[in-house]
Amino acid sequence: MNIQNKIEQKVKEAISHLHQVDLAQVEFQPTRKDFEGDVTVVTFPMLRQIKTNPVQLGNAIGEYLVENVEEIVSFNVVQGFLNIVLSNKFYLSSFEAIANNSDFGKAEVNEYSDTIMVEYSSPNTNKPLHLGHVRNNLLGFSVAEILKASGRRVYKTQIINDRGIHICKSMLAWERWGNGETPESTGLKGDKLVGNYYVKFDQEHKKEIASLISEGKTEVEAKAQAPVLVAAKEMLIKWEAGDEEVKALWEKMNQWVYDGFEKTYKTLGVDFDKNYYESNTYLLGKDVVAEGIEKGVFFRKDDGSVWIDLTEDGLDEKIVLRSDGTAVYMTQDIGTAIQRVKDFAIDGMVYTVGNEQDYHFKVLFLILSKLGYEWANNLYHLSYGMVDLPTGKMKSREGTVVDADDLIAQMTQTAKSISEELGKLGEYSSEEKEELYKMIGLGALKYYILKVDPRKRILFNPEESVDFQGNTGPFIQYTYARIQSILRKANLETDGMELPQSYVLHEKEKELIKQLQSYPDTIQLAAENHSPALIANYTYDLVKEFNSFYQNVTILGTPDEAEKKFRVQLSKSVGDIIKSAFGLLGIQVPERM
RNA sequence: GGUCGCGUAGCUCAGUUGGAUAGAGCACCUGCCUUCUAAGCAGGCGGUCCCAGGUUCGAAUCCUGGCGCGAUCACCA
Repeated sequence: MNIQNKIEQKVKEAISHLHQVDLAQVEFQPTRKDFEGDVTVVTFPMLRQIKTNPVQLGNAIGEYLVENVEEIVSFNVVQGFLNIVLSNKFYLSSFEAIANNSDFGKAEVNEYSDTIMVEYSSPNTNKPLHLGHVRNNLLGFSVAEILKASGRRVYKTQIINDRGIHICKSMLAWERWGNGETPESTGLKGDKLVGNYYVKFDQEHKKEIASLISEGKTEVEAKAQAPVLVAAKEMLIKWEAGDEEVKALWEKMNQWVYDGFEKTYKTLGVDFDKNYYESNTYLLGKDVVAEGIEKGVFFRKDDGSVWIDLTEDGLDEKIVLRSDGTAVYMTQDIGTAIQRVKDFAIDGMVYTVGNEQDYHFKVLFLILSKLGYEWANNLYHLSYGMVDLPTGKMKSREGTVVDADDLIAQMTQTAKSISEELGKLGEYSSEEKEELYKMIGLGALKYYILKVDPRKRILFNPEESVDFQGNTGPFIQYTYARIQSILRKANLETDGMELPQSYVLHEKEKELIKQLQSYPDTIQLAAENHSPALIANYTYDLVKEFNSFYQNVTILGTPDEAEKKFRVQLSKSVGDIIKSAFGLLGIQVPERM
């Protein structure tokens, strides 16, 4: 039983003893730094049931607790706050348990664990990944790791949007103006090559629009009638009809893109257990719509289109099947969700998709629930804010994007120049150095993005570089490296504690142990809230606390061997938790830097 | 216009069952490297928690109404 539960029980006992009142619950909070104590019981709420003044009540409870709870050594009362001081012995044994558990903080998966599928990334195949995708990937990957650590079974997936007019545009442009270029012939990454033709298409399209307008057409007419667009649409129709030539081109160019994505995913350090392809799933869901009509969930309009009426739920009518019988996005998503539950026996799903699709997912979940699927209650839209530039939205067609690969390279370069300036890596080979620069650059980028609440919009200014000091990834990595340096120098066995029970903990040591203790709760909270930001902030607090300890308390310099060993063990545990927590964020930590 | 999200220091952000004097980083200013890695530590400066009401012993947090920013409301995805 954890200490808070124990105290809660004893407080209830005290109140029932002293005032013959049963408390429903006891309110706790960590004691603020400006007061003496470790945990605080807030007694204000009790005054509703007990007519007395808060100071008297606090004192009475405090005395009872000191008498009856061995871990409590003293207390003080400030108004309605009962500040409780816990014994050193309690902290030491608590720390011992932490130090001896290599998986501290993580809940185990067992037969009762839920299985959750996390969908993220889900790119279109007509252009390379940009900063917006980076946020999506980092969030999705991290939330999957956090869910695992919280005791769920997790499958990671992405649905690749490999069909449609967008890829036909790239295909058409390549066919017309590509001169047979390939990734091999140009040395370009495949996704970049295909993306270039998407831009090329847009340029040609714009030229044609301009000339049509000069011939007297309206803008709307010009856009729709421009010959390149008409040709791209024809290509899509051929694709849907299974035209072999078009399919072959489609397969070839998609493969280039996949090879390119694979490289980016690898550098980003994200992965998937299963890929779904829209070319396989875009017809799914139609039969479900038919069933839904029978159940009365959907209705058919005179023109043959099928709708759902959500006005009673405060939403609008939404189409689920076109009048020509073809599937819309919603149809596919209904079908795909059901397919996934069949494939993996999952209990729930997390969709990592930008907040521009909030409405879509609200409707999707509502529909699945109306269709009677129980797991519909376990669907979660991990909705995140857009990443905007100072100049506005990123647009691939217009080339105003921060390319993922370029950004990573740039971050790595910054890490390199800072490292070289500091010059602490004497004995590292150049390969080791390059690895490290990448680790730090990525650490800075990932932390920068993940420390922000997912719902919030991020304004990214490429002119101002991402920081490497203060509340940043590299600062935390640096602290980890410092700890490893101590461990190397200490060269001690870290098993078993030799500290006498009478040892009085330094204030900083105590704060560190407290911070370590809250790791398991932090993981659970982060999982419930689908928020890597909570892990990032936790880690930062831990690291700040450690650096303060490090610079105010001597670790290896202390003459007392038992004390030295304890401090080394404490440092090691902090390092382990940093590594574990950063693992949940998908950030690696270095031995030196 | 309807719906949803956001609004906290000059800037970027914490602040999650409503609790004590609202916290960090960056920037700016002071100190600290012959001693465990100064990508650090110790301190200073900096606040109309968007505004106005309400609920409460107590509100940045909950409710109502405004204001501002963003998203969305397609037989697009």
